[in-house]
Amino acid sequence: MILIVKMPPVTESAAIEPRVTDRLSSTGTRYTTSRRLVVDALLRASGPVTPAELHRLLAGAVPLSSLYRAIAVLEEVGVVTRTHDQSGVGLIELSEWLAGHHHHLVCRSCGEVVDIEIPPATEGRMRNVIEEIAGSAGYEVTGHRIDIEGTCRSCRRS
Amino acid sequence: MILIVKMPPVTESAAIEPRVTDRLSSTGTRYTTSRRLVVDALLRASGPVTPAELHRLLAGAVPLSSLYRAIAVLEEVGVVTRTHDQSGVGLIELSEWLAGHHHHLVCRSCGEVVDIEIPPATEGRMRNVIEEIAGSAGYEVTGHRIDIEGTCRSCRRS
DNA sequence: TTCCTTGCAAACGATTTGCATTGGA
DNA sequence: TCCAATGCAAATCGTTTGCAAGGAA
Repeated sequence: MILIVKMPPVTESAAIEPRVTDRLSSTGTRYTTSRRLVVDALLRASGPVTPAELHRLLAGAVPLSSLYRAIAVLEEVGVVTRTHDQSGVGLIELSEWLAGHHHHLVCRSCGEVVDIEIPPATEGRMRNVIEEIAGSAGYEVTGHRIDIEGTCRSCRRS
Repeated sequence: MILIVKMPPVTESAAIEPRVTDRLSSTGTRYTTSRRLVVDALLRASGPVTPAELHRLLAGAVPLSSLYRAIAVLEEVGVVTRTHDQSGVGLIELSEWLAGHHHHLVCRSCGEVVDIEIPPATEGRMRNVIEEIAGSAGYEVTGHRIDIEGTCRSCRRS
């Protein structure tokens, strides 16, 4: 049996392009070919990807150093977000305002990361608790990340 | 006014030492001076620390390369856990079975990471939801991490 | 033209490792 | 004693950067 992983609302390329263009132009940077390729690839991915994977996904069309620069610019203007995998390697994904609020399912064995959503009701309760705890620690909350760690089906089989 | 950050149950050194010793000896490794120093320093910390900070905390008593090796061994036997800060640098902390289940408050501005606890009731609800979502994605859950991102008081001031 | 962007190669910084030496059970 | 652990220096690897060439407004 095949189970479908609940995915974040996938905004299609056509819909996000103008939003990214706006964001870039408002900061005096251009939506160049390589940057567009990065955004398109991330839109197709089912979770965050490393710069190396991105390089491979783009069939080497963009050299690694340029890829890193494209990512840096996109991150600076808030289009993409960078996290890190278990070994500290960078993981790139579209920011929440483009990809929607979601969390990650991480396989401790193979390192695979999959996007997931948590029911709004639970999210809401979490947000309240988070706000309260962080507030009492003197923090102003800007967001939260939940990583569910486990073993994926294929790793469990072997 | 001073607010107290809710801390995870701090098990004192005397109580965890034997547990660490057990864990190490059961794997044929020794509880050496440098490893003991690392564990003691982590016990005193209010959150995860980088190898470099650990090096400084120990006043250089343990060279960085040896520190990395001590951390690697302690991680292998499950005594410490390694995560990463915003820039990908390693963050070391005692594992949950020693430090207690907790989460992190991360300042996006200065990078400070503070341990926090979430009310058991909320944790319980979260765990149920997590179990269900991960399960339907074919994952066997082994744990979860919540990072609350925000701005700490002193960063907000400046 | 005038900047911004790109590509290559070199530089960086955190982490790891080879090897000879030291130290703990 | 004897093998694991250590310390130093050199090697790795992901990531960043200097600089000259290319490209869009």
